[in-house]
Amino acid sequence: MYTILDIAQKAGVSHSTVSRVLNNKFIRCTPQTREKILRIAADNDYRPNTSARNLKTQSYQTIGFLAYDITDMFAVDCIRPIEEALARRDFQALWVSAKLHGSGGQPDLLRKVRGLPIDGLIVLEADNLIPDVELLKLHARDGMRLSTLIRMVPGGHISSVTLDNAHGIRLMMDHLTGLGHRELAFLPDARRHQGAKVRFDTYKALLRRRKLPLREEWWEPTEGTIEEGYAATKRLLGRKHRPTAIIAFNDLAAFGCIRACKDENVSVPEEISVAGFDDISIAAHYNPSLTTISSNYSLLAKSAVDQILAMVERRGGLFEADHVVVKPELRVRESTASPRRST
Amino acid sequence: MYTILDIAQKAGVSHSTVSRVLNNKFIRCTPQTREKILRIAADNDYRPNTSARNLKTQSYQTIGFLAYDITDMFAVDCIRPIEEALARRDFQALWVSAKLHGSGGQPDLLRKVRGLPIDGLIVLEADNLIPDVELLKLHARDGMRLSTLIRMVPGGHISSVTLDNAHGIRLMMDHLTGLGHRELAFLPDARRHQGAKVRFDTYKALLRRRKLPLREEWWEPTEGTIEEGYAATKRLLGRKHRPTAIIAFNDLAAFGCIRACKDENVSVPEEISVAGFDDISIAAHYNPSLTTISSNYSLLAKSAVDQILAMVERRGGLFEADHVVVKPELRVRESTASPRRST
DNA sequence: CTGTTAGCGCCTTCAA
DNA sequence: TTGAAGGCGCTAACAG
Repeated sequence: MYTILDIAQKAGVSHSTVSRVLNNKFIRCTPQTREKILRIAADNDYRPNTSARNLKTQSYQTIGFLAYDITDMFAVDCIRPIEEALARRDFQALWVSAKLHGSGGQPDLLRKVRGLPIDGLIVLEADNLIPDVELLKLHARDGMRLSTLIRMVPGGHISSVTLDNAHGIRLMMDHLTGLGHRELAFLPDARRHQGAKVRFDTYKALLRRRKLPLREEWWEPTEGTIEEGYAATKRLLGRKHRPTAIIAFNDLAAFGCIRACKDENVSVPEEISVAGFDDISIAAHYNPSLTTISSNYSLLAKSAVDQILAMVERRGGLFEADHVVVKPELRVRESTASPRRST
Repeated sequence: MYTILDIAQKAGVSHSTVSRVLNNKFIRCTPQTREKILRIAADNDYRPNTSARNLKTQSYQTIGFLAYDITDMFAVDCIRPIEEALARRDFQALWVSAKLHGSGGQPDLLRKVRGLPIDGLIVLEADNLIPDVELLKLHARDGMRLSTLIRMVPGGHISSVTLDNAHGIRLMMDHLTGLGHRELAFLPDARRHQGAKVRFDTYKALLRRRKLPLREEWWEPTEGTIEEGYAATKRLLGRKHRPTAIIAFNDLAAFGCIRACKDENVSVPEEISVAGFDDISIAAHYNPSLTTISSNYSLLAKSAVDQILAMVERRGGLFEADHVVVKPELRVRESTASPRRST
C-alpha cells in the first residue's frame, strides 16, 4: 500500500508535486515530470487514502439515503436511479435502514445518522420516519444538508421532492370511469401518511363531484403490505354489495387484493378490476399485470440528488431550499377492464 | 461541529484525556473528570470525525457488498440479512453495483472497488461478475479481505459461502415425482454459471437415474429474467409434446413461465406445474404462489459476514480462508400439483 | 514549475 | 491519573 510519499521518493520529487499532478488535471508542469509521476503511480498501483483525503477536504463524496427499510420494494426502486445519478457526479451512496438503528426514537435516529460519513441526506417518506418537523429543521439549521423524498417541509432549509398524488388518482379514476365503472372501492393507508392521505381524499372528492356512490363499507384501510391488502379485500368481498373496481393506495396492497379475489373465485379483471399506485418494478410482471400509477422514480430520485448536491456544493454558505413536484403517469395493464353488463 | 479539542478546553483537561475517556470504556480515572467530560461532550453534541478516526486506526468499520446490480431481486434479498449481521457487530455496509462502474473489465472494476472506504468485500455471484480467479487471488494476496457468496475459489485466501444446489434440485425432483410427474422440462441458465450449471446437471442425472424421459426439446435456456422465462416457455409450449411440469433454474424465469402459460391458456398448476429456485421474497406472494427452493439467504449472508469479519479482525496477520456450504429447503406452494390423469 | 510547511481530528505511546 | 508530542496520508497556501 503505497502513499503519496513513496511515489514522490521513487520519482525523485516532493510529495506535493505528486499530489498536484494526481489531482489537478490541467496543472502546468514539465511533461516529463508529470508523465513520470503518472507512470510510477500506475505501476505501483497507487490508491489515495480515502480517510486522509476526506479529513483534509472535509467531505466524504457520499450521500446518505435513509428509509425505514431500504430493502422494501418501494425503496429499492428509488435506489436504482439515485445510485445512477450520484455515480454520474462521482458521488457514492450510503444506504441506511432506520429499523436497524434501534428504538431510540427520532432524535436518536438522527443523531446516529449525523455520525455517518456523509455530506448530505435524502430521506424517503420522512413523514413516516421522522414526523417531527421541528427536529428536522433543527438539524438543517445545524448544517445538515437534507432533502425529503415524498414529503414537503415548508419553511426552513429542507429541500423536497414530492409527487402530485391528486393528479395520479385523477388519472386512475378517469381510466376506470372511462371503462364504465361506477362502483369504486378504495384501500386507503391506515397510517394516514401525507401522500397516501391525498390519494384517498382525492378519490372521495372525485366521487362526490361525479355523483358516484360513496360508501364507507367499501373502504378498508391497510398499512400497504400484501398480507393486509389480502385481508382487507377478503372483508370487502364479504359485503352484501360488491364494487366493480378496487383502487389500492399502493401496489403491494393491490397484489394482496388480487390474491384475495382469486381465493374468493372472483376473476380479475373480468369480475373486478384492481388498480394500484406507484408502479413498483414487479407490477408489470405480476399475474395479471397491474394497472397502476407510475410514480416516476427516476425523476423523483434524480431531482432529490440534484437538490442535495446543489446544497453540498454550496459549501459552508447558506443553502436555499428547493421544492420539486413530479407528475405521475397512468400505466394501463391487465388488471383493469370494462365491468360486465350488470346483472 | 466540535472537536475533541473544544471539549478538552471546555472541560479544562487535555485532548488526550478526552479521547481516552470517550473511547476506552473501562479506563481508570477520577470519576469527576470522566463524568465532566462525558457531560460536556453530550451537551455539545460532540460527534467524532469519522475520517480522522479512520485515518488513525487504518480501518473503516465498513464492509463492501458487490453485485452486478444490487437492486435486482436476488441481491436485495441478500442485503437484508447482511445488513442486520453487520449492524450487530457495529459495522456498516457499502452497497456497490458493478454495472455503475463502467465497462473497464474485471481489473478495472476491482481497482475501483479497492479504492473504496471498506475493510473487506463480499462478492455476490462472483463467477458471473469476476470469472477471473487469478485476479481475485492476486488481490487477496495483496491484502484484500474477500468472501465470495455463491461461488467457491479453491486455494488462496478467499473465503466462500456456497449453496448445495444439487441437494436443492433433488428436493424439487422428489417433490414433483412424488406428485406423479414423469415429464419434466427445465429452463437452464444460458450463461452456465457454476451454481446454475449444477442445478441443470443434477436434474439430468436424476432423470437418468430414475429412468425418466430426457428430451432436449424440453430444455430452453434463459438468462434468468422474467422476459426470457416468458419467451422460453412460449417456445416450449409450442412443441408437439408438452411436459407436465417445468422447473426453472431461478424464480424470475419461473414467473415468466407462469405468465406464458396463462397467455397460452394453460392453467397452473392444473395443467402444468411450475417450480422455481431461490425463493426470492415475492415468490410467496406471486399468483399463483411459487413452489421453489429456499436458498436460505439469512444463513448465507450471516456466514459471509462472519467470514469477512473474522478476516478483518485478524488485522495484518495471515487469514485463513473458510468455506461454508448451506443446505437449501423445499417450499411447496400453489404452483405445483399432481398432473391430470393423462389423456 | 516545484519544494517547504502547516495543518485536518484523532489515537497512542511515553513521561511526568 | 494526566499531559505532551508525534504521526496517520493528504491538500493547499506560500515561497522560491
